[in-house]
Amino acid sequence: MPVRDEVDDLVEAWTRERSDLDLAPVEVFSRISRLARLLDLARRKAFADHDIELWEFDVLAALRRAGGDYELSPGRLIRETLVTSGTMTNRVDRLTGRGFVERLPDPNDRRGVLVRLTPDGREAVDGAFEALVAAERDLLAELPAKDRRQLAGLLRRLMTPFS
Amino acid sequence: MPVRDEVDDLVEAWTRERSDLDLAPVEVFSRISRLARLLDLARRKAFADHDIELWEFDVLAALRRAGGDYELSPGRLIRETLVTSGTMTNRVDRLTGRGFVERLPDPNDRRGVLVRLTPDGREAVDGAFEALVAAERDLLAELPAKDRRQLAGLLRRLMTPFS
DNA sequence: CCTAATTATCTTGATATCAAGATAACGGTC
DNA sequence: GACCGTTATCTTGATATCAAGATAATTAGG
Repeated sequence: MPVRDEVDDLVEAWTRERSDLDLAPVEVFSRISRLARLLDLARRKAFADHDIELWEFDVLAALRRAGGDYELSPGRLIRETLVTSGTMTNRVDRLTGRGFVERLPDPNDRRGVLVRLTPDGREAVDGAFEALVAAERDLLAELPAKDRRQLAGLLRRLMTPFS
Repeated sequence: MPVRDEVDDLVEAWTRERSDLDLAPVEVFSRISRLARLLDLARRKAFADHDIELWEFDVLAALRRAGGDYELSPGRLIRETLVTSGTMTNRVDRLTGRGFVERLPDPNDRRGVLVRLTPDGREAVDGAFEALVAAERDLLAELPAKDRRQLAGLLRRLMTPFS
Protein backbone atom coordinates (compact mmCIF):
# COMPACT_ATOMS: atom_id res chain seq x y z
CA MET A 1 0.00 0.00 0.00
CA PRO A 2 2.01 2.98 -1.26
CA VAL A 3 -0.04 5.80 0.20
CA ARG A 4 -3.11 5.99 2.34
CA ASP A 5 -6.26 7.81 1.24
CA GLU A 6 -9.51 8.92 2.84
CA VAL A 7 -11.25 5.75 1.76
CA ASP A 8 -8.72 3.66 3.68
CA ASP A 9 -9.87 5.54 6.78
CA LEU A 10 -13.50 5.06 5.83
CA VAL A 11 -13.09 1.32 5.28
CA GLU A 12 -11.14 0.98 8.49
CA ALA A 13 -13.95 2.67 10.38
CA TRP A 14 -16.60 0.47 8.77
CA THR A 15 -14.50 -2.62 9.51
CA ARG A 16 -14.35 -1.65 13.16
CA GLU A 17 -18.12 -1.18 13.28
CA ARG A 18 -19.31 -3.88 10.91
CA SER A 19 -16.77 -6.67 10.78
CA ASP A 20 -19.59 -9.00 9.76
CA LEU A 21 -19.79 -7.52 6.26
CA ASP A 22 -17.49 -7.98 3.28
CA LEU A 23 -16.42 -4.45 2.50
CA ALA A 24 -14.54 -5.16 -0.71
CA PRO A 25 -17.13 -3.33 -2.82
CA VAL A 26 -16.70 -0.21 -0.72
CA GLU A 27 -12.99 -0.11 -1.60
CA VAL A 28 -13.92 0.38 -5.22
CA PHE A 29 -17.18 2.29 -5.24
CA SER A 30 -16.41 4.78 -2.50
CA ARG A 31 -13.35 5.82 -4.44
CA ILE A 32 -15.38 6.17 -7.62
CA SER A 33 -17.90 8.44 -5.88
CA ARG A 34 -15.33 10.53 -4.12
CA LEU A 35 -13.18 10.89 -7.19
CA ALA A 36 -16.16 12.02 -9.21
CA ARG A 37 -16.99 14.63 -6.62
CA LEU A 38 -13.42 15.92 -6.49
CA LEU A 39 -13.24 15.83 -10.27
CA ASP A 40 -16.34 17.98 -10.48
CA LEU A 41 -14.63 20.61 -8.38
CA ALA A 42 -11.47 20.45 -10.49
CA ARG A 43 -13.50 20.75 -13.69
CA ARG A 44 -15.49 23.66 -12.34
CA LYS A 45 -12.22 25.42 -11.66
CA ALA A 46 -10.81 24.66 -15.11
CA PHE A 47 -13.95 26.04 -16.72
CA ALA A 48 -14.13 29.15 -14.55
CA ASP A 49 -11.41 30.87 -16.59
CA HIS A 50 -13.52 30.33 -19.68
CA ASP A 51 -16.73 31.54 -18.06
CA ILE A 52 -18.41 28.19 -18.59
CA GLU A 53 -20.40 26.20 -16.08
CA LEU A 54 -20.12 22.43 -15.79
CA TRP A 55 -23.66 21.83 -17.00
CA GLU A 56 -23.11 24.15 -19.94
CA PHE A 57 -20.06 22.19 -20.95
CA ASP A 58 -21.92 18.90 -20.76
CA VAL A 59 -24.46 20.09 -23.30
CA LEU A 60 -22.11 22.01 -25.57
CA ALA A 61 -19.61 19.14 -25.61
CA ALA A 62 -22.26 16.66 -26.71
CA LEU A 63 -23.13 18.95 -29.62
CA ARG A 64 -19.49 19.55 -30.48
CA ARG A 65 -18.75 15.84 -30.52
CA ALA A 66 -21.63 15.25 -32.89
CA GLY A 67 -19.63 17.06 -35.60
CA GLY A 68 -21.14 17.96 -38.96
CA ASP A 69 -23.49 20.84 -38.34
CA TYR A 70 -23.40 20.31 -34.55
CA GLU A 71 -27.06 19.46 -34.19
CA LEU A 72 -28.72 17.03 -31.78
CA SER A 73 -32.28 16.58 -30.55
CA PRO A 74 -33.10 17.35 -26.90
CA GLY A 75 -33.86 13.67 -26.45
CA ARG A 76 -30.41 12.71 -27.62
CA LEU A 77 -28.89 15.34 -25.34
CA ILE A 78 -30.87 13.90 -22.44
CA ARG A 79 -29.44 10.45 -23.06
CA GLU A 80 -25.91 11.78 -23.45
CA THR A 81 -25.95 13.84 -20.27
CA LEU A 82 -28.19 11.66 -18.04
CA VAL A 83 -30.56 14.41 -16.94
CA THR A 84 -34.35 14.69 -17.09
CA SER A 85 -36.32 16.37 -19.85
CA GLY A 86 -37.27 19.31 -17.64
CA THR A 87 -33.65 19.94 -16.88
CA MET A 88 -32.69 19.83 -20.53
CA THR A 89 -35.43 22.26 -21.55
CA ASN A 90 -34.13 24.65 -18.93
CA ARG A 91 -30.51 24.19 -19.99
CA VAL A 92 -31.22 24.77 -23.65
CA ASP A 93 -33.23 27.88 -22.72
CA ARG A 94 -30.31 29.35 -20.81
CA LEU A 95 -27.74 28.39 -23.43
CA THR A 96 -29.95 30.03 -26.04
CA GLY A 97 -29.98 33.14 -23.85
CA ARG A 98 -26.19 33.18 -23.90
CA GLY A 99 -26.17 32.76 -27.67
CA PHE A 100 -24.33 29.42 -27.51
CA VAL A 101 -27.08 27.31 -29.07
CA GLU A 102 -30.25 27.82 -31.05
CA ARG A 103 -33.41 25.78 -31.42
CA LEU A 104 -34.56 24.68 -34.88
CA PRO A 105 -37.62 22.71 -35.90
CA ASP A 106 -36.80 19.15 -36.89
CA PRO A 107 -37.62 18.95 -40.62
CA ASN A 108 -38.47 15.24 -40.31
CA ASP A 109 -40.66 15.28 -37.22
CA ARG A 110 -42.94 18.13 -36.31
CA ARG A 111 -42.86 17.17 -32.62
CA GLY A 112 -39.12 17.37 -32.71
CA VAL A 113 -36.57 20.08 -32.19
CA LEU A 114 -32.91 20.30 -33.10
CA VAL A 115 -30.47 22.10 -30.88
CA ARG A 116 -27.59 23.58 -32.85
CA LEU A 117 -24.29 24.96 -31.65
CA THR A 118 -23.67 28.56 -32.75
CA PRO A 119 -20.18 29.77 -33.74
CA ASP A 120 -19.93 31.46 -30.33
CA GLY A 121 -20.90 28.20 -28.67
CA ARG A 122 -18.34 26.28 -30.63
CA GLU A 123 -15.61 28.70 -29.72
CA ALA A 124 -16.59 28.50 -26.05
CA VAL A 125 -16.66 24.72 -25.90
CA ASP A 126 -13.41 24.27 -27.79
CA GLY A 127 -11.56 26.54 -25.38
CA ALA A 128 -13.13 24.86 -22.38
CA PHE A 129 -12.34 21.39 -23.65
CA GLU A 130 -8.69 22.24 -24.16
CA ALA A 131 -8.50 23.57 -20.61
CA LEU A 132 -10.24 20.46 -19.32
CA VAL A 133 -7.92 18.04 -21.05
CA ALA A 134 -4.90 19.99 -19.81
CA ALA A 135 -6.18 19.96 -16.24
CA GLU A 136 -6.95 16.26 -16.39
CA ARG A 137 -3.54 15.51 -17.87
CA ASP A 138 -1.97 17.08 -14.79
CA LEU A 139 -4.14 14.97 -12.51
CA LEU A 140 -2.98 11.85 -14.34
CA ALA A 141 0.66 12.85 -14.42
CA GLU A 142 1.66 10.54 -11.58
CA LEU A 143 0.26 7.48 -13.29
CA PRO A 144 2.50 5.81 -15.89
CA ALA A 145 0.90 5.19 -19.28
CA LYS A 146 0.76 1.47 -18.66
CA ASP A 147 -1.17 1.86 -15.40
CA ARG A 148 -3.41 4.44 -16.98
CA ARG A 149 -4.40 2.03 -19.74
CA GLN A 150 -4.96 -0.74 -17.24
CA LEU A 151 -7.14 1.53 -15.15
CA ALA A 152 -9.20 2.56 -18.17
CA GLY A 153 -9.66 -1.11 -19.07
CA LEU A 154 -10.80 -2.07 -15.58
CA LEU A 155 -13.22 0.85 -15.47
CA ARG A 156 -14.66 -0.21 -18.80
CA ARG A 157 -15.32 -3.67 -17.41
CA LEU A 158 -16.87 -2.14 -14.32
CA MET A 159 -19.32 -0.21 -16.49
CA THR A 160 -20.80 -3.22 -18.26
CA PRO A 161 -23.19 -4.42 -15.53
CA PHE A 162 -24.77 -0.95 -15.48
CA SER A 163 -25.94 -1.07 -19.08
CA MET B 1 -10.73 -4.69 -25.93
CA PRO B 2 -13.24 -7.18 -24.54
CA VAL B 3 -16.38 -5.09 -24.71
CA ARG B 4 -17.19 -1.64 -25.90
CA ASP B 5 -18.74 0.99 -23.65
CA GLU B 6 -20.28 4.42 -24.06
CA VAL B 7 -16.99 6.13 -23.36
CA ASP B 8 -15.39 4.33 -26.29
CA ASP B 9 -18.01 6.01 -28.48
CA LEU B 10 -17.39 9.32 -26.80
CA VAL B 11 -13.63 9.14 -27.26
CA GLU B 12 -14.04 8.02 -30.85
CA ALA B 13 -16.22 11.05 -31.51
CA TRP B 14 -13.77 13.43 -29.86
CA THR B 15 -10.91 11.85 -31.79
CA ARG B 16 -12.75 12.49 -35.01
CA GLU B 17 -13.34 16.12 -34.09
CA ARG B 18 -10.17 16.97 -32.18
CA SER B 19 -7.37 14.73 -33.38
CA ASP B 20 -4.93 17.42 -32.24
CA LEU B 21 -5.51 16.64 -28.55
CA ASP B 22 -4.26 13.74 -26.45
CA LEU B 23 -7.46 12.20 -25.15
CA ALA B 24 -5.91 9.69 -22.78
CA PRO B 25 -7.25 11.54 -19.71
CA VAL B 26 -10.77 11.33 -21.07
CA GLU B 27 -10.54 7.54 -21.16
CA VAL B 28 -10.15 7.54 -17.40
CA PHE B 29 -12.08 10.52 -16.12
CA SER B 30 -15.14 10.19 -18.31
CA ARG B 31 -15.58 6.69 -17.01
CA ILE B 32 -15.20 7.87 -13.43
CA SER B 33 -17.90 10.51 -13.89
CA ARG B 34 -20.28 8.27 -15.71
CA LEU B 35 -19.81 5.41 -13.27
CA ALA B 36 -20.47 7.74 -10.35
CA ARG B 37 -23.67 8.92 -11.96
CA LEU B 38 -24.86 5.38 -12.67
CA LEU B 39 -23.82 4.31 -9.20
CA ASP B 40 -25.94 7.08 -7.70
CA LEU B 41 -28.96 5.69 -9.48
CA ALA B 42 -28.19 2.15 -8.33
CA ARG B 43 -27.74 3.31 -4.75
CA ARG B 44 -30.93 5.31 -4.81
CA LYS B 45 -32.72 2.15 -5.87
CA ALA B 46 -31.07 0.04 -3.16
CA PHE B 47 -32.10 2.57 -0.53
CA ALA B 48 -35.65 2.97 -1.80
CA ASP B 49 -36.72 -0.32 -0.16
CA HIS B 50 -35.48 1.04 3.14
CA ASP B 51 -37.18 4.41 2.71
CA ILE B 52 -33.86 6.23 2.86
CA GLU B 53 -32.61 8.94 0.52
CA LEU B 54 -29.04 9.10 -0.70
CA TRP B 55 -28.26 12.30 1.20
CA GLU B 56 -29.76 10.84 4.37
CA PHE B 57 -27.51 7.82 4.10
CA ASP B 58 -24.43 9.99 3.60
CA VAL B 59 -25.02 11.73 6.91
CA LEU B 60 -26.24 8.74 8.89
CA ALA B 61 -23.35 6.60 7.63
CA ALA B 62 -20.78 9.14 8.75
CA LEU B 63 -22.29 9.08 12.24
CA ARG B 64 -22.53 5.29 12.26
CA ARG B 65 -18.88 4.91 11.24
CA ALA B 66 -17.84 7.20 14.05
CA GLY B 67 -18.81 4.46 16.49
CA GLY B 68 -18.90 5.04 20.23
CA ASP B 69 -21.92 7.18 20.94
CA TYR B 70 -22.37 8.04 17.26
CA GLU B 71 -21.76 11.74 17.64
CA LEU B 72 -20.08 14.16 15.22
CA SER B 73 -20.10 17.93 14.87
CA PRO B 74 -21.79 19.51 11.85
CA GLY B 75 -18.36 20.73 10.74
CA ARG B 76 -17.02 17.21 10.74
CA LEU B 77 -20.08 16.00 8.84
CA ILE B 78 -19.48 18.73 6.28
CA ARG B 79 -15.94 17.55 5.69
CA GLU B 80 -17.00 13.91 5.47
CA THR B 81 -19.77 14.50 2.98
CA LEU B 82 -18.33 17.39 0.94
CA VAL B 83 -21.34 19.68 1.16
CA THR B 84 -21.71 23.29 2.32
CA SER B 85 -22.74 24.36 5.79
CA GLY B 86 -26.16 25.52 4.65
CA THR B 87 -26.83 22.14 3.16
CA MET B 88 -25.77 20.37 6.33
CA THR B 89 -27.96 22.54 8.55
CA ASN B 90 -30.87 21.67 6.33
CA ARG B 91 -30.04 17.97 6.30
CA VAL B 92 -29.72 17.75 10.06
CA ASP B 93 -33.03 19.59 10.42
CA ARG B 94 -34.81 17.08 8.23
CA LEU B 95 -33.14 14.06 9.82
CA THR B 96 -34.17 15.43 13.20
CA GLY B 97 -37.71 15.69 11.87
CA ARG B 98 -37.60 11.99 10.99
CA GLY B 99 -36.23 11.15 14.42
CA PHE B 100 -33.00 9.71 13.02
CA VAL B 101 -30.66 12.20 14.69
CA GLU B 102 -30.78 14.75 17.47
CA ARG B 103 -28.82 17.91 18.14
CA LEU B 104 -26.94 18.34 21.43
CA PRO B 105 -24.90 21.25 22.69
CA ASP B 106 -21.15 20.60 22.55
CA PRO B 107 -20.03 20.53 26.21
CA ASN B 108 -16.55 21.78 25.24
CA ASP B 109 -17.45 24.64 22.93
CA ARG B 110 -20.51 26.76 23.36
CA ARG B 111 -20.55 27.66 19.65
CA GLY B 112 -20.60 24.02 18.81
CA VAL B 113 -23.23 21.36 18.32
CA LEU B 114 -23.08 17.60 18.30
CA VAL B 115 -25.29 15.55 16.02
CA ARG B 116 -26.11 12.18 17.49
CA LEU B 117 -27.63 9.13 15.86
CA THR B 118 -30.80 7.91 17.57
CA PRO B 119 -31.61 4.21 17.91
CA ASP B 120 -34.09 4.59 15.03
CA GLY B 121 -31.39 6.24 12.97
CA ARG B 122 -28.96 3.49 13.69
CA GLU B 123 -31.44 0.84 12.71
CA ALA B 124 -32.20 2.65 9.48
CA VAL B 125 -28.60 3.15 8.47
CA ASP B 126 -27.57 -0.40 9.30
CA GLY B 127 -30.32 -1.82 7.12
CA ALA B 128 -29.50 0.56 4.30
CA PHE B 129 -25.81 -0.20 4.47
CA GLU B 130 -26.40 -3.93 4.23
CA ALA B 131 -28.57 -3.39 1.18
CA LEU B 132 -25.93 -1.12 -0.33
CA VAL B 133 -23.08 -3.56 0.13
CA ALA B 134 -25.20 -6.35 -1.33
CA ALA B 135 -26.11 -4.27 -4.37
CA GLU B 136 -22.52 -3.24 -4.93
CA ARG B 137 -21.34 -6.81 -4.57
CA ASP B 138 -23.61 -7.75 -7.48
CA LEU B 139 -22.18 -4.92 -9.57
CA LEU B 140 -18.67 -6.22 -8.89
CA ALA B 141 -19.53 -9.84 -9.48
CA GLU B 142 -17.98 -9.94 -12.95
CA LEU B 143 -14.63 -8.72 -11.72
CA PRO B 144 -12.30 -11.37 -10.22
CA ALA B 145 -10.89 -10.55 -6.80
CA LYS B 146 -7.45 -9.95 -8.22
CA ASP B 147 -8.70 -7.36 -10.71
CA ARG B 148 -10.85 -5.78 -8.05
CA ARG B 149 -7.86 -5.27 -5.77
CA GLN B 150 -5.82 -3.90 -8.64
CA LEU B 151 -8.60 -1.48 -9.52
CA ALA B 152 -8.90 -0.28 -5.93
CA GLY B 153 -5.15 0.27 -5.83
CA LEU B 154 -5.11 2.28 -9.05
CA LEU B 155 -8.02 4.39 -7.86
CA ARG B 156 -6.20 5.08 -4.62
CA ARG B 157 -3.23 6.36 -6.57
CA LEU B 158 -5.51 8.45 -8.73
CA MET B 159 -6.90 10.12 -5.62
CA THR B 160 -3.59 11.41 -4.30
CA PRO B 161 -3.20 14.48 -6.55
CA PHE B 162 -6.60 15.72 -5.38
CA SER B 163 -5.66 15.97 -1.75
C1' DC C 1 -7.69 41.93 30.05
C1' DC C 2 -9.18 43.84 25.60
C1' DT C 3 -9.10 43.64 20.81
C1' DA C 4 -8.82 41.33 16.37
C1' DA C 5 -8.83 37.35 13.75
C1' DT C 6 -10.61 32.88 13.47
C1' DT C 7 -13.88 29.21 13.90
C1' DA C 8 -18.63 27.00 14.15
C1' DT C 9 -23.10 27.13 12.90
C1' DC C 10 -27.20 28.98 11.04
C1' DT C 11 -29.97 32.14 7.85
C1' DT C 12 -31.25 34.12 3.54
C1' DG C 13 -32.09 34.43 -1.31
C1' DA C 14 -31.37 32.62 -5.78
C1' DT C 15 -31.25 28.73 -8.74
C1' DA C 16 -30.77 24.06 -10.83
C1' DT C 17 -32.84 19.87 -10.57
C1' DC C 18 -36.40 16.32 -10.54
C1' DA C 19 -41.01 13.99 -10.79
C1' DA C 20 -45.23 14.16 -12.68
C1' DG C 21 -48.24 15.65 -15.90
C1' DA C 22 -49.69 18.29 -20.24
C1' DT C 23 -49.53 18.81 -25.17
C1' DA C 24 -48.81 17.48 -29.65
C1' DA C 25 -47.35 14.51 -33.40
C1' DC C 26 -46.00 10.05 -35.03
C1' DG C 27 -46.81 5.17 -36.67
C1' DG C 28 -48.84 0.88 -36.83
C1' DT C 29 -53.37 -1.69 -37.00
C1' DC C 30 -57.96 -2.49 -37.95
C1' DG D 1 -58.82 6.98 -42.75
C1' DA D 2 -59.72 6.78 -37.65
C1' DC D 3 -58.02 5.02 -33.45
C1' DC D 4 -54.54 4.11 -29.88
C1' DG D 5 -50.31 3.34 -27.80
C1' DT D 6 -45.87 5.49 -28.11
C1' DT D 7 -42.62 9.14 -28.52
C1' DA D 8 -40.77 14.05 -28.10
C1' DT D 9 -40.77 18.10 -25.79
C1' DC D 10 -42.29 21.42 -22.60
C1' DT D 11 -44.62 23.07 -18.17
C1' DT D 12 -45.49 23.12 -13.36
C1' DG D 13 -44.61 22.79 -8.51
C1' DA D 14 -41.73 21.23 -4.90
C1' DT D 15 -37.25 20.83 -3.07
C1' DA D 16 -32.18 20.35 -2.28
C1' DT D 17 -28.28 22.83 -3.00
C1' DC D 18 -25.01 26.62 -2.97
C1' DA D 19 -22.87 31.26 -2.12
C1' DA D 20 -22.75 34.91 0.77
C1' DG D 21 -23.55 36.93 4.88
C1' DA D 22 -25.08 37.05 9.95
C1' DT D 23 -24.35 35.69 14.68
C1' DA D 24 -21.91 34.15 18.41
C1' DA D 25 -18.04 32.01 20.88
C1' DT D 26 -13.18 30.91 20.95
C1' DT D 27 -8.27 31.89 20.61
C1' DA D 28 -4.01 34.55 20.08
C1' DG D 29 -1.38 38.99 20.68
C1' DG D 30 -0.21 42.99 22.70
